[in-house]
Amino acid sequence: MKTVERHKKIIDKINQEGQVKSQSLCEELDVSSVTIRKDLKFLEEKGMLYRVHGGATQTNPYASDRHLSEKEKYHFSEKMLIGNMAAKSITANDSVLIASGTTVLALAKSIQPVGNLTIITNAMNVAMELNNHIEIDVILLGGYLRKRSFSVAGMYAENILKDFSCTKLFLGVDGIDLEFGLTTTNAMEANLNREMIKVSQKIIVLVDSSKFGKRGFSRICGFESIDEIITDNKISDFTKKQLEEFGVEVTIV
Amino acid sequence: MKTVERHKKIIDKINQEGQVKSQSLCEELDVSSVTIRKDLKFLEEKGMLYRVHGGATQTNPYASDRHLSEKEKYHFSEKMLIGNMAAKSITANDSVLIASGTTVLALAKSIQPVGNLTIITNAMNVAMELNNHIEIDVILLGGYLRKRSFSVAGMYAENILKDFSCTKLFLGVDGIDLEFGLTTTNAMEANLNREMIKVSQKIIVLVDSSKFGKRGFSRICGFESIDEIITDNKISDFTKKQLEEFGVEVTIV
DNA sequence: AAAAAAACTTATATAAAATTATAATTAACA
DNA sequence: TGTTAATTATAATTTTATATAAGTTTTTTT
Repeated sequence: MKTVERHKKIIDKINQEGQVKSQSLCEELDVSSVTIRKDLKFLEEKGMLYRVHGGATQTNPYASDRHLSEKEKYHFSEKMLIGNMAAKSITANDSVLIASGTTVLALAKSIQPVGNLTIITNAMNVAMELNNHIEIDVILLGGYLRKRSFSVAGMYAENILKDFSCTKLFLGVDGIDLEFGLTTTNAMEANLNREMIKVSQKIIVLVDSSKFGKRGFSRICGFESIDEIITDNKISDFTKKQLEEFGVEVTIV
Repeated sequence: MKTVERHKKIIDKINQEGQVKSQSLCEELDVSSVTIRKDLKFLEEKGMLYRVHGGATQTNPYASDRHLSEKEKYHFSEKMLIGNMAAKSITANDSVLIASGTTVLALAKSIQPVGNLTIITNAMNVAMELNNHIEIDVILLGGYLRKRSFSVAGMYAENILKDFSCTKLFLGVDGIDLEFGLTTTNAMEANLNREMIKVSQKIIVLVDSSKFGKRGFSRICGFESIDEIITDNKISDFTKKQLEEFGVEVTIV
């Protein structure tokens, strides 16, 4: 029984954290490294994970979605903390809008629904996560699929959005600059994000500190349009003060 | 009656605890290990448990795909064969509509794009598969997410659909009955399927032979609306002839 | 670019578990 | 009651699981 249980634990961990290290598995499961590697090899053959030097990852690091999985790995723990904090702010009977991006995906993974909840999203991977919770009603926006971000954008998504009004919008961005505002890499995405802002009461931006000072290709909005930023503790005091002067609530995890 | 009782006890325990050890079964039921293993082998063949080294588990511990549902595992090889055959019929510059279901998911997994290809689908898991192919333009229909089928249905999906015209529709069904026609378990889904039929030139139904003679809750259409059925070789000669008399091309894999 | 460190692979040994063949026991039934 | 078929146990064999150790490859450091 030991083997199967160990395999289960490995899979659990990789599903939870996105990746595992051989070393830490050895310690946690109290077996030799050879055994762990054999386990990983076996599970890879079953298609349950991908081996990489030093351990294994949940998603194929060399598939065409490479950008996102690498993106996802980057600042992973910060994103999880931010996602967790954001998840806490969701209350019963909220109708929540979740945009696409790696940080909001972390939010989707952290959501533990309390009572009824309706969530609208343009991100397929977010919807996939939410599919696990029977208590959450999910509305998936439609339209052209953007491969890199696993999300849709375009007029079809915007049209559907027009029929809804949401209590909260969780927005992820690619860049956040004190002068230029919030940006993303894609114009269609930026446009959709603006529509999302229009139909939402409270706008909460989830962004890890590495994005500060960066500018993506396409501007979404300025700071006057948003209500709160949740970020990690590597943000500078100066930036925090500036944001607060813009009237934005800053939550640090 | 001893044997049957022992089997019952084993099943009880595995349902209660999720797994059993051969060793402890030997002690608790006071029989030799050979007997327990024979029991487990028998019960595995009946599909009541999965054997693993050291005992048995209730659910397959290595469901190869994280999102591979129990439904999908059923008649897996037939579905893959059907999906493969369907994939071959897709040619360059096709605009393809793919409905939801486990059999069409097998199609999505088999697609090897030749030239440009546009695919519209209401199934998130199909879109997820197609996301791996950079050459395929994917349009994901939007709307209410149906958790069990990983797909959307409803007016938003239907509205988007109205803007398109497709060369082929690949349709999966839950039941196919010579008198009653094609059926699915959900009324919204059936409605969407009818809209899909309207905007498509050639309707190809993918269905494994186990679905013949079954009726789902909601009728999609009769045989006059479809052009081809791809199924496996367990279909009866009688059924095949009947279908051909209805004017449906029958392809057997 | 070389050296060092970390991670990986392979081979071998050992113990636990599974299988197989055969024998013993039990149940069924004419 | 005696014969047959089914069930279970015993013992020998094979397979599986894991650790150790030696040798490779990859990554990091210098």
